[in-house]
Amino acid sequence: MPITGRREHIIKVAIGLFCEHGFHATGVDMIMREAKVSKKTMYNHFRSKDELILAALRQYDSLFRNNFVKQLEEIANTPKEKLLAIFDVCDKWFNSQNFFGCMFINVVGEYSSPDSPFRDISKQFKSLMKSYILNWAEEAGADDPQLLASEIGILLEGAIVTAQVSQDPNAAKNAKAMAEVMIQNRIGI
Amino acid sequence: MPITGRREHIIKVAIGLFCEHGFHATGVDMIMREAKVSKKTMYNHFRSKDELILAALRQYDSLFRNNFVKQLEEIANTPKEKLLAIFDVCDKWFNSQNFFGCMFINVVGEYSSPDSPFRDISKQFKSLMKSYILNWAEEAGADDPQLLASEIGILLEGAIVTAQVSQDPNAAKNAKAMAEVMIQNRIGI
DNA sequence: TTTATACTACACAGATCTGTTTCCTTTATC
DNA sequence: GATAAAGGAAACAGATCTGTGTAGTATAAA
Repeated sequence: MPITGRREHIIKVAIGLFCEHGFHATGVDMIMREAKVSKKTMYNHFRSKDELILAALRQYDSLFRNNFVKQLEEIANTPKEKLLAIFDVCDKWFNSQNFFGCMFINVVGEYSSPDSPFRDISKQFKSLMKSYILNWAEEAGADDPQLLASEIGILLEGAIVTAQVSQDPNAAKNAKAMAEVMIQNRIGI
Repeated sequence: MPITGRREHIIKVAIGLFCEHGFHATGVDMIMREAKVSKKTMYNHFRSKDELILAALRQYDSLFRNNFVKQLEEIANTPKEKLLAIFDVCDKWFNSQNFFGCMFINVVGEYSSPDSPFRDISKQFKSLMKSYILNWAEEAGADDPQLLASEIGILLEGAIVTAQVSQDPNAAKNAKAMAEVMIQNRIGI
């Protein structure tokens, strides 16, 4: 194994395990075993498990957003199309082999303390996702872009959780149908 | 302390702690200390922590649903009003002191294994909530009650998570506004 | 080839977790 | 009041958790 990129590798493995098993249930030994690195290396790169969680959340934050927007740009051209394509990208995500819901929703369920940095990162992630939506809502000519963005944000969260908990295969499709109605209703009345 | 009702008391305390700190982070000692019972009593009533989690989920399941429907019936009369009042009840819930999101969403984040009983209970809870919504959608004369029920279910999940993670005080209000549009759109076109 | 750095493997400390057991006390019922 | 069941306090076992330390090995650059 090459000596460079070990840090990234550990983070990548940690993300997978945190998503699948949660944060408390995923022990350092488990990450270390799965990443095939020694404990010494782990603690050489990360001062503590909490710091690794932080790094994993930060990495996943930018990774997910970049990938999400990239996929979206590939299938949608106009702002209105992009708002709807959100749910097509979601559909693919929900049906992927390793779908365990949204890491940021899950982490808040385990760390609800108002001064937890994990909570802050999650809130910030959601805020960034909403800022993308807001831009498209503005470009699409929504009467109240903030409102439409908030609404589509709610639909997005709702679809994720419905797919995760109820395992409803129509979650993304149904959310998209609602988004269509809302866009129709919120633009140029 | 009276000797009867101890089991219920332990469950009640456990629910609060599981909601606030999650399931793995809430130790048996913590529950025992908070409930002011000895470990002996705890393990006399529950064979294991997992069994206590099960009991807590089951108790919360019926408790939450009954309370939710009761509050809803108090402020709404017609089926259509009930569908909308869901989000008024949510608004109160989100602004209550001890709001840590939905226990069933949170537990799935920690136990994602497909054969986990916690997962089953959560799925079942969501299914029961949706069946209430379905009834009201039918009574309200929706063209496709199943579809409308699924949609309102998504709005409900979305509002919960948005209130929990983004801490958006308008989550319930925005979801309600969407529900109004959808009901208008799905009934008697 | 030497040298510094990062790695592996593994033992270990100390805390915490679930669950058991012991001894004694309280409570409910007859 | 006697008796049986249930509870309290606390020690304990055994597993697991985070994090450290040691000794030896591979890697990269001089």
